[in-house]
Amino acid sequence: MDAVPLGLTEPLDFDSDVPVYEQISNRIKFAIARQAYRPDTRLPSVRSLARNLVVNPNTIVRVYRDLEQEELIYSKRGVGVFVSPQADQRCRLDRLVIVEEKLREALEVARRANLNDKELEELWQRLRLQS
Amino acid sequence: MDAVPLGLTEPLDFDSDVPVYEQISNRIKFAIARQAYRPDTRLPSVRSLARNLVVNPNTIVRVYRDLEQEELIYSKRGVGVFVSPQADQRCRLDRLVIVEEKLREALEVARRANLNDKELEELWQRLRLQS
DNA sequence: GTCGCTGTTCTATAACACTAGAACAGTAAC
DNA sequence: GTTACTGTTCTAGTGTTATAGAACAGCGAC
Repeated sequence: MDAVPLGLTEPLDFDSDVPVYEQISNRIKFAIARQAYRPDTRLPSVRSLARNLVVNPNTIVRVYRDLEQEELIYSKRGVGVFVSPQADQRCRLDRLVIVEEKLREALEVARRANLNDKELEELWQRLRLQS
Repeated sequence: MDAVPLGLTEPLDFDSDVPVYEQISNRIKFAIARQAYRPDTRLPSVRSLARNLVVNPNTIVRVYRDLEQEELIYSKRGVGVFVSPQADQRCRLDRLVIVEEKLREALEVARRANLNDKELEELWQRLRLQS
């Protein structure tokens, strides 16, 4: 029984510079933020999520360990891992920080590339409409 | 004599997920694009650029090797490395592709984060005004 | 020729991300 | 008890990025 819902299992980008464990971590935070997983409900097991993402279980272990260190989840050996109380609020904050960081990086590159305001705004609007 | 001008020597971001050699490579492309280095003029030597960027010479070797493979530069042993003819045109194209790629990544994360149009646009405008 | 610069090519080392596989331990259902 | 899941911990190996250091070869000025 491993129906892992809600966009957690879309294929990862293994060619990305962003480490796989970070992509997974972000997805879980985003899922908690939109309350796809409510406080005190179970997240997918280490092995089932690893299977669904076609990733080594150890990678999921690392993700869950990190999230537990941030106190966003807690785990019960033999039972599963669960969303912490108030995790949703903190994930909603994290969510903005994560997107902001990516946008900052893009803007920094644009600045270095010497794009002027008009070029940048045109590019932005074009890409926005595509997605 | 190693006055390397024109933003090639600003400190790198060693904490970035983007590899150092890629950051350097992009900077050189941007510099060529804005004709800070004209076709058939010399780029900084391997060792001087390495010194200025506080990076191992082998890292610069890799950057120059990659750029030469793209035929954006050519090297003369014992003399230096030089900008290829028409490299500036191709770098101006590359420049847009590089920025577009970063913006796409940011938009993809924003989509996953479930940001709505209003939140995204507000964030964008806020960050734009900061820089 | 020497000297001092150029690019080029090695090997070795280390850190990090990720895989592979095994083993151990706790829980729940039967 | 057994079975089948849970999380946890460990060792080993791979590929990539980057550093460190040495050596070789070409060019130009003296």
